[in-house]
Amino acid sequence: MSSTINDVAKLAGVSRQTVSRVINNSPLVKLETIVEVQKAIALLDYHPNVAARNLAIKTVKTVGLFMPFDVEQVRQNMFFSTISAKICHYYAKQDFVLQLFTSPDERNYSELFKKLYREKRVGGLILTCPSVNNEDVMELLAAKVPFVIIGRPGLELEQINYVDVDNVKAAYLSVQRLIGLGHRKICLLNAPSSMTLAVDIRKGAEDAYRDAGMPIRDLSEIHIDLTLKSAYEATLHVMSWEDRPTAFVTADDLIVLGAQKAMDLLNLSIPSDLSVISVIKNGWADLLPMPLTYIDATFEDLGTLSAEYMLQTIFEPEKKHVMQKKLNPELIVGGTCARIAVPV
Amino acid sequence: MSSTINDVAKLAGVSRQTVSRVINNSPLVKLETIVEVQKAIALLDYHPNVAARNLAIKTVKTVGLFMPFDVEQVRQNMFFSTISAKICHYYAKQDFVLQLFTSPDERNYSELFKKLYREKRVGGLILTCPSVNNEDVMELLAAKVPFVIIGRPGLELEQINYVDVDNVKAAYLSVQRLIGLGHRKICLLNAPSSMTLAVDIRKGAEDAYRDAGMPIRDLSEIHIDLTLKSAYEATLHVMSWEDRPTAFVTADDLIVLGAQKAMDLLNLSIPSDLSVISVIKNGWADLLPMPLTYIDATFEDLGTLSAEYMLQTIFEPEKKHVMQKKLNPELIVGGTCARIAVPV
DNA sequence: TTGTACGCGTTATCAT
DNA sequence: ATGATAACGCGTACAA
Repeated sequence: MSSTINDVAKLAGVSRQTVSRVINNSPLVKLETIVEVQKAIALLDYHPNVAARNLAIKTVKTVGLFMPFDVEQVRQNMFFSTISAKICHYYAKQDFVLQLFTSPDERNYSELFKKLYREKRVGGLILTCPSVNNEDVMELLAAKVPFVIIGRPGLELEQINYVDVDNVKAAYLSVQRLIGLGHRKICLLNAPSSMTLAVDIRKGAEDAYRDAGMPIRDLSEIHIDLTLKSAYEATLHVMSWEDRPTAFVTADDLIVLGAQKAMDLLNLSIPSDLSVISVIKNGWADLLPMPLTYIDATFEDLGTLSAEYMLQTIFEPEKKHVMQKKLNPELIVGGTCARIAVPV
Repeated sequence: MSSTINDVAKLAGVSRQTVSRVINNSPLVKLETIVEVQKAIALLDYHPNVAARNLAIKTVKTVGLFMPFDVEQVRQNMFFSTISAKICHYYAKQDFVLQLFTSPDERNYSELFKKLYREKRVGGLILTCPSVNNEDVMELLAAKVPFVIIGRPGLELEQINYVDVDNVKAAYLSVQRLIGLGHRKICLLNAPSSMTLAVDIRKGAEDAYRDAGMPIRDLSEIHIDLTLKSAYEATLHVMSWEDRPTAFVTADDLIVLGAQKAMDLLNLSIPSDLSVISVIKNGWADLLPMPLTYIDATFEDLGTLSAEYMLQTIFEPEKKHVMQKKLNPELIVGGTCARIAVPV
């Protein structure tokens, strides 16, 4: 049986309240008693019971991270581990703890989340975007469950805290760059249309076309799974068009790999026959024969920032300031883009 | 303020003990009262406070997963996410919860683990191998902290519960295969020598040589970081040897990618100029132009099995049966190996 | 089948 | 600066 605060109190010859004060660094304890108590604590190898503490203070220093990914999606694994590790690191310093939830087959997410919060298992939840639809979000708001979303939520409400990469801007920068290099026919190898990412990329690309005074019809788009195979096949398909594009904007660097593989087969090459910019870089780019031109906005920041927002939400339920941030993306010029002769 | 068991009892017109019984599915409650109580529960949106419950039953249905990886090591990200997702899925069904710990800068691991257990934050710990040295393990045993190790621990004691892939056998199978194909000079592109993985691969390879009656000196070995770059450079180096090997056994399929890149540069090709077998497959192999010949032993199983062992350890502290398992690896023949002419 | 009384280990309140 | 007493919300004997 492990020792309790009473044992320590007895051994130190003080009341258990005093021991509690020492544990919680209360300033109003005499130095001698502190020493005495700490001696007893060390001697008994005493550790405060968190369940009892939580019960008494009616709070938990625990945050739940929900990621609905199934294990197969290799691409998302990078996202998964990067985010969770970052949050974990952040919370380690704050004496908070991260709980992981990934059940992909759960039906009613908001019920689950409300349950976790009401049971006082978690003080709040960090949700990755694909896991929550608009109804869930509304329910969580109504139930006053503290939560932060990673990724852009479907609805744009001021009460919704989220962190995301500004993918509209990312796509804008990409297309702008390509236009600047003389490209006219650009194809988006975009994510599945169900993802807000895809919507954002589309929007940014169109904006860039518009601002450049170019016709939107020159901007083509294909939605594909974010897998090597899909990218490979899509590239073969697109490059067979009569009026084929001279540049790709991809939703992921894994797609670039697939495209490159297809280009190899076609005896074409990047960047001389096709320029490519990726809106997200996940680490696959290292496998390319040349440095990738891409938009930089690291997942790490999403993790840390969401962790911060979470604590703020927990500590100040009646928040005064908006906690919504789209991380600013930046173009990193590699070697996958080339200037193209502008037809006169 | 959220409702308590007392509120439910009052509303349902029963004692709170009865409510407790209903919550815990006790068989000795009249059906009517069950219905009545559940109505009250639903009405009040009542959720039992886990802190109070934990305090009362003096247990936690929580398992800690410790992975000391820093975020940069892309290769380990696959491991990380696969394992944690699998454990999470498994525990979701058991009403257990997974807590994540990854602090890479922590000094005294065993102190941390003991603390987590003593504070009753976790009921037990799943540790990934690089995180624990022998002293830590001994301390945990002494402190009776329930734990399971993923990966082979340094010491082989019966009280240590662990799950691992039988990497000795994996390497044995690989080398045996290559020898069967006529290869004599084989080089291990092995993991850093500090990893037990590297030791195991070496051992398995030597065993295979010995069993085939071949001289160990024909077996060469290079320890490299498990990165693309290291693999690339190591391959260039090895292939420049006068007496260069005709086959590689690699610790990871990422290494195969690096090797392939190097072979491209040298205008050599796999498998005609070099046969390759990988002892671990992580998902990189999809990027190869041909199917990989590799040893199959999936991480998923490690996750699930460790989760199982953990529960057994928690529920039966005085365990009777040994919980040590090395998953049986299997050779999957792809297209990265070729028969070689045996010099007469 | 249901209710009563008490304990779990800690913090908070109010004295002293 | 310290201590007594009462919560905190739930489970478990034991009694009815």
